[in-house]
Amino acid sequence: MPNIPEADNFIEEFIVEDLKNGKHNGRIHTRFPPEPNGYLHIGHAKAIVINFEIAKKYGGKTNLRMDDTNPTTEETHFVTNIENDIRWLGYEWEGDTLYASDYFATLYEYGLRLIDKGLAYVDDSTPDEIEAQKGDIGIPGTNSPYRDRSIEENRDLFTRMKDGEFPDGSKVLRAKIDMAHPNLLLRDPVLYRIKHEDHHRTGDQWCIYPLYDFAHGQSDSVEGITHSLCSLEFRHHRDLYNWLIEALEIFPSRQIEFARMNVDYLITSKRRLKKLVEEGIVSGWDDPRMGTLAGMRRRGYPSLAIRNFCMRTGVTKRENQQEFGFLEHCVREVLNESANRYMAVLNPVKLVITNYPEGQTETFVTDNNPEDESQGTRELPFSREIWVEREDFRKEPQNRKYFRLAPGKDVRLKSAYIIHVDGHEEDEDGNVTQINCTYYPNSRSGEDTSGVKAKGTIHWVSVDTAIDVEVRQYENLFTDPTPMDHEGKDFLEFINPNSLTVIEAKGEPALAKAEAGQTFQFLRKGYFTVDPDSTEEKMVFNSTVGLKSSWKG
RNA sequence: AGACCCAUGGUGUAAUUGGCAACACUGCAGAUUUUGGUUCUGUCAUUCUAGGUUCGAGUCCUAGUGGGUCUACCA
Repeated sequence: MPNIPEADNFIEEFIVEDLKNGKHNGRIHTRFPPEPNGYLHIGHAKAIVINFEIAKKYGGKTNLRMDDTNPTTEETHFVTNIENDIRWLGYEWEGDTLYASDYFATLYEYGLRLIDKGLAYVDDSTPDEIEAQKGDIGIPGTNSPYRDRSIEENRDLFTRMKDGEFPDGSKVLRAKIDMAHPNLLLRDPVLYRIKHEDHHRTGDQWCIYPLYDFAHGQSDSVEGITHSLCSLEFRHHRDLYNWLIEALEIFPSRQIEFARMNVDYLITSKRRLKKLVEEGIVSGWDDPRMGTLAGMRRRGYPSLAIRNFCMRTGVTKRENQQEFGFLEHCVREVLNESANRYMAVLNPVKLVITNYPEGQTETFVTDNNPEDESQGTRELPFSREIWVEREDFRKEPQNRKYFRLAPGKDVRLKSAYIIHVDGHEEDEDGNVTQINCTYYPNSRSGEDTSGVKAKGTIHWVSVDTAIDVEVRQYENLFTDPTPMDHEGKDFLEFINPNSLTVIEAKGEPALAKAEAGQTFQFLRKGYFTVDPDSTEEKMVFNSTVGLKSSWKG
């Protein structure tokens, strides 16, 4: 067993140990087991990254298995979306997509096997009765009156359950363990229930369906999963997971639990995500404000950034709350390298260069990305009238450290000339309607002989060639970083009413050719991604993440 | 009430398994910059508490404190 990579976390320590002991002949096999009843979110991304990265690191494989044992909630279209999201994240699973439902026949046989060993029985108790029999935390439960049925009777009944002789809820198959067990999950857990309902894959072939505890671990075994990684809340299930491995005498997969990842301002509860969609609070599962992979993709988050984020936040057994700023940092880090810089004016005000001849135009050449020369250059049309950012002008400079437009100031227009502010015009309400400047003809970008020193540089767009673009600006969906952590308050009470602002902006003409999904840095403003809602007539951009700013004006 | 899990800066993760508490993000201060971006530099901790073992404890032991999980015919 040469060169076992060094462990970076406690799960990898277990794996290294197993590898050193020659367990499973050095084979490593993990799996990602989503239930196809919703969309994947940032929390799933963490689980995906852990499972795939660990397997990759130790030369193993990772399966994708749909945990589809509940026919009432699961749908095929979720399967496709899950597959798309995982591929987008950058992972390819081993072989075909697998389904727990493919193992229904095996699972049924396992049920019989348990019965034959006297380790399971058919119970006619009602759900309420079963709950009552459970006892309570610290209080032992009581045996079901049907607990001691004979093996023959159990076999007969279980077979007839499968054959559809009994109505929903009338009978269940239960493991026969210990009604006084300190772990409530081991107090004769229900293994199979009757549901006369069509399944998205098996149709009406079955009317009994296994529960999680009698499907998940067994699927792991069938697939030869060596390390079954899941989140902390399944810790108590591990006892049952192991009990069933021994009782069934099947391949001993090993369950290891890690702490799920929570991120400020992001919801990772399928139920609540669904509520946001159904109540129309967001436009859909892929709304850019959602913590779903589909939403983050539409928002413009690169999958590399999400992967980096998931890996850097580590793997432990500790409750953790990640700062949203760290996710944004990971996004900026990738985009800084990859996004080309274009100019767009989000809140435009007209600036007239009074000594620039009317009707004259010229073009400047500018770098597409100073971080990546291979991205080349492009041309910027320039003229006497340009749009500049309203925030970049002050009627009076606030202080010595203010470097942008204000009366008497010299400011560089990015990749163009240095201009001098002469004055401005305003309406009755004092709103600036136009800024008047003169330019220094010998200050042309790259061949500046003017000797004028401009401390500030601003972005701009020529009025005659500018295109109108729609920009959707986002803030966090919630006003509180942990909207679910307030007792007695519904998370919807923390919805941020300003989470979406739609504005009309002016963009440089080259932006018209952008394609959906493409991300740009709008110089000095932030990163923006072309939304699929864009049309030939109107480009639509989503604000992905802003630029950091050390300006404390 | 019982069982199990966890505890290191504002946040998250490390610490060669007993040897000077490190890294990233954030914050603050500064340098560079035709993006107030990027880049670079500096700076921010009685390791939950109290005892104990030891030459030496974040690490081991004991007790306490705090947080989390578990009583679905959901996964």
